[in-house]
Amino acid sequence: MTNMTKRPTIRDVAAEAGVSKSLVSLVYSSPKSVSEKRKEKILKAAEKLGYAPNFLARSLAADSGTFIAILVQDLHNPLIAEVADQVRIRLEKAGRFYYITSAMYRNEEGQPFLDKQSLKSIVDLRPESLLVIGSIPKIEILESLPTNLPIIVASGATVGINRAISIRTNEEEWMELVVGHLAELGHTHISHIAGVSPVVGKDRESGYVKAMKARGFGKNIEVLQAKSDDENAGYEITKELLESKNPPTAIACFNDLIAVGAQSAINESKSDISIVGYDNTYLSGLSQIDITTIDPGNREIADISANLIMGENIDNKQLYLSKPKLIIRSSSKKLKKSKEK
Amino acid sequence: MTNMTKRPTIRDVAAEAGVSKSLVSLVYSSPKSVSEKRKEKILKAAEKLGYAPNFLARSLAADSGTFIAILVQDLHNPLIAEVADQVRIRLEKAGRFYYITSAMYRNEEGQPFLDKQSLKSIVDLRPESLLVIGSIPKIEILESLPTNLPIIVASGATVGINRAISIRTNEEEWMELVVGHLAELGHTHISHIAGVSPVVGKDRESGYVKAMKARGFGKNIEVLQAKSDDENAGYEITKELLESKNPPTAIACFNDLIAVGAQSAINESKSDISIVGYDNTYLSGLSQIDITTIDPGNREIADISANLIMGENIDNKQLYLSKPKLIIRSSSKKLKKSKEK
DNA sequence: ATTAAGTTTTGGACCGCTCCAATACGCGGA
DNA sequence: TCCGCGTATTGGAGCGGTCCAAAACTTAAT
Repeated sequence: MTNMTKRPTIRDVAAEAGVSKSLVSLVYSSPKSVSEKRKEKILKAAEKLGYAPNFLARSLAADSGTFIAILVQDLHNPLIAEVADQVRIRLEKAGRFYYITSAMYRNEEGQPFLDKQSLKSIVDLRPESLLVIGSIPKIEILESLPTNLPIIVASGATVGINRAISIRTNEEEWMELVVGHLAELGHTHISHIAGVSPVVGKDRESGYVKAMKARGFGKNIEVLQAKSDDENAGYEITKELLESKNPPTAIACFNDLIAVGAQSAINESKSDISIVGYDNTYLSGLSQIDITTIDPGNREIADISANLIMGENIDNKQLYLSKPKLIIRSSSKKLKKSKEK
Repeated sequence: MTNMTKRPTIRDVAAEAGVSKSLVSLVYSSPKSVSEKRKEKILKAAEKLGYAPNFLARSLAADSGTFIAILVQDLHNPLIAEVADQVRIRLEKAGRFYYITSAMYRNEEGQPFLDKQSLKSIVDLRPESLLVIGSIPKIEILESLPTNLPIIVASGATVGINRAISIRTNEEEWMELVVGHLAELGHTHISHIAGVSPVVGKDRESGYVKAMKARGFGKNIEVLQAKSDDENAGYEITKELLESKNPPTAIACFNDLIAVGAQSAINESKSDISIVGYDNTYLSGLSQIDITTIDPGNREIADISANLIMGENIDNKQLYLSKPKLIIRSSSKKLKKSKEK
């Protein structure tokens, strides 16, 4: 009696169009092999009934759905949102409308964490491919995913796993830019606050070390380990650093969030230390903050990711590196001549 | 020859345990009706084979899955992430591990937007219930979802749709707090920058008007409409406001992001206008920003949301209101006696 | 007109699970 | 020992698709 809202199925459409269900299925999967006449009839029937293929059934039967899974690393880090938006815009332009986003969350201690269950849940859905945005803890877990699932990692580390294709900035070039910039301003005592992402972290760190040595600042190399990749951790470690006997005149931070925390600590102590962030998130661009940073080329990263998702591994590479760009703001300033040797 | 990674199915487990597949199914859906003896045997077999139920098949067969869909409104607004984290922590404590997150994105103009396709995609998956975090544009779209899908809206507006249960702050109380606080500091000329979320916006606006009138500031009522809910829009509208003939001495902003933009504009113009934000996101708490704001009680909102999701509509209400709390920071300051009448 | 070789279309098995009606089992009472 | 009844278990149909081998239809060549 009530307005039965049951969705029409492929069989309903077939009946309406007077063909077999298989043909209807074909219209949606490989339309070119269906005659114009029937195709038209079927499409009209589908339209009339308001038919749309059922995601679920399709995935189950085909052992692979027609959508993309996006796993975003940290909802708190604006970088992630920015890359996610860009990728999505590109996919949509290419006519790919279906994706499911899954997100890592933070636990009670405020640490981002990936629970296997929810990764499994999304993989259970049999996406065409999995796009991971940002570095996820325990990246090895990706290795255990079904082997026919292409994995693409944007803006994250993939060292330790072989099957993923990754797109990120050239980390070494990054540090070269940062240290170079600070050196130009007269700094020689530059410390580095590392994040917890073990792998990207290592790359950035080695880039830092190399850049420092190249300029003869080797004796000033100092790497501080933040407890997490966010502003609180940045604040705390900087606090400690400032209380040490010989604080640096400049700090290269793992990312913008850490840089923001470092800036807080520096402001509080009224010291005059330069800082540089990483990621060029909107945060670093706020006038209240205005931190010099590196633009990792999110648009380029997003472009390549989108292409890879659509199956176009143009250069057939396993690793794509984008070109980082220095964005100079007021947080990096000329070193005042003083007792500093 | 290769390590066949095919996942074990319910039938494999049944064979291993020497029972029927139906019984295995029962163990997972209503374990109490299975004898201890068999249950144990089955669980052991499942363990041995590494079996986990297939999401997809379950949803398809049962016409409703065993997971929760979370739609997050704006990846850029820290509030959303904060509420999402809290809800998730609670669900997990209650043993609910399965959820799929879907996210709204921003389009090329940077406006958050919800595309029907991806909402449909996630609903196609037949979640048990849908949790929406934040206000989504075109909320009416929710009305068109399958009627048996419970919809819960946390921290967002639901005016205009009947089927959703919503949890948010008491908006009127909110404005009473803000205007009251500013009045205590001596302000009488307080403007309001409204956001674009049409409904929450209206509520906040009317609260503002009421609070202003209650104090006899009626003639000073002024509502500015920001072009979007973020810092850029806040910056622009404030810029305009500052150039007007008679700028206010204080501004109550729709949310923290807008307040951050307003603060930029104010700093730039070197004027001394107080501002108050809303949401108590980590942004407002950064020492570089330090904006007085309202804490909407995210924990409480998350608690209630989690309960509702788990089917416990304790008070059987359609609308739950949390108690807003004023967080005083340096952005709201005593009015300097001057020409201001 | 007949046959060969495509090209379209079709029926049915199947994907992994749920659900339900039917069957088997277990146990106390006559 | 047999019956009855509540509880535990099972087989099979079905969810809405895909996919494949076979059937039906075309078209061209002999």
